[in-house]
Amino acid sequence: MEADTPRVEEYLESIYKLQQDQYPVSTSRLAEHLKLSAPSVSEMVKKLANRGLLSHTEKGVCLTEEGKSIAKKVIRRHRLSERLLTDVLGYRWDEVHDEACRLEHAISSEMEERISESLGNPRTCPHGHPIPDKDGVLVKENVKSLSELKASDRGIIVSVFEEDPRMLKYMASLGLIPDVCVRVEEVAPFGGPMIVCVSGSRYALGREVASRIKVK
Amino acid sequence: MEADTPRVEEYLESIYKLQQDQYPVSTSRLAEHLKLSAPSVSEMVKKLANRGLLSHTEKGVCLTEEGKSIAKKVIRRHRLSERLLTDVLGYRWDEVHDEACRLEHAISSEMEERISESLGNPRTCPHGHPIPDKDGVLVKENVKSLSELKASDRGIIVSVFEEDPRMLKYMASLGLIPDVCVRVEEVAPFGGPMIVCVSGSRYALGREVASRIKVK
DNA sequence: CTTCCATATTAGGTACACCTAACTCTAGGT
DNA sequence: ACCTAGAGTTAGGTGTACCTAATATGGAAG
Repeated sequence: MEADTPRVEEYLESIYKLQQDQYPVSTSRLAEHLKLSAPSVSEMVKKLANRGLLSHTEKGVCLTEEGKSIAKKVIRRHRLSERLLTDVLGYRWDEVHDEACRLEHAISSEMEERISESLGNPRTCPHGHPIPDKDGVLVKENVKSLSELKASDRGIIVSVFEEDPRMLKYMASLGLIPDVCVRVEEVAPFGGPMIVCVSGSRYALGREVASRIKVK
Repeated sequence: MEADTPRVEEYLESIYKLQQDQYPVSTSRLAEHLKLSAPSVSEMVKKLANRGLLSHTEKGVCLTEEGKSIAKKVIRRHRLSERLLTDVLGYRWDEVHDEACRLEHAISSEMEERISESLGNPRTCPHGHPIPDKDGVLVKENVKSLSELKASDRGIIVSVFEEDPRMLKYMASLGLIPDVCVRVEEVAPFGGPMIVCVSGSRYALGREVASRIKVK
């Protein structure tokens, strides 16, 4: 079960992430996320099903226990890598995603454990997402989207879901970072922007962006 | 010139290492080092020559300036990874080689610089080999093999050339580590073993092993 | 009930890096 | 001079993961 190719790991990781939003994951969404053509994904999914890593029904793909377990291992390595990059190498949290995407496939179980220990077994990545423990146990995030809040609601930002580096940089520049308080000042109707207040400053935020920010 | 595939990087790195011993590197030695068949290497060498990374004559292959430059970058990343593993994550120096072999292909220029800075720009890897600087300048090692010493000669171990983890572990267990003093007590004739003294203890060393240890 | 659109798959093909088996070439030994 | 060993290449073939173009399928809207 140990030691898979980067490609296999990438597929499983993407499926795991996507299935949070949409349970059986459609192959088209998967293709979009992986930036591959639909037939390529269709074919690969068949292979992964043969290896017992996922099941494929008409509604979409679902990871098996083994598939989930590998996916969580990769996510653990990704998030630990991010912590290493910020805590040891001085990266900012909006700079670490791409680097971690490569590192997650190059790290052994041994190194994974050593990173975790060296950093005091951190429970979250720099974006606030929980790090699965070494047995694959992953604390569920009990949070909602910033976009679900109404005017005058307050929240503490817990995590930021985003992979596009420019978007992350933008969020960071607004101070939309984990552990910070936000207050919603105004919510424009018809999906219009919301005005939020972060540490004294006001910002207009598109709902798309706000839905990517999780609060508690 | 930046951003090559792991395979290309592995070929260039192997050629760079081998050319220290044997100048134009024969494709058979390269195949042996990479653990690939001779025809596979022959074919790949042709492709690398087309990309201008090496030249291929009857005598063997020679890296071009560009090929050398990439090879040194990979070696820099390998050795910096090794230092990160020992200095930050607490690995022993005989445990880091394989891990670094994977990391060296996953590290960006940015991360390379950050590792170097965070560790105070180390000049050598944990095995004592010099780390090329960021412009690819590599200090030449002015050393000789332990096996060249005669009875009653002394030396300071500077570096250990070896990739086999069992051999590295064996050397480490004898205390044959960089910065340690050795004294040759006796040299058996006809390529027989040599008896060396390391911090008070005596060990019999095969000449093969001794030739892998560099002293000053 | 049929048309149409989105989603998904099949068919057929490419690039890449590897393999074994067979051939060539060159240098040494007798 | 010839035969042979070693090194290296050519020929032919495999597996993997990708692609585009064409085809099938399954709901919602007319």
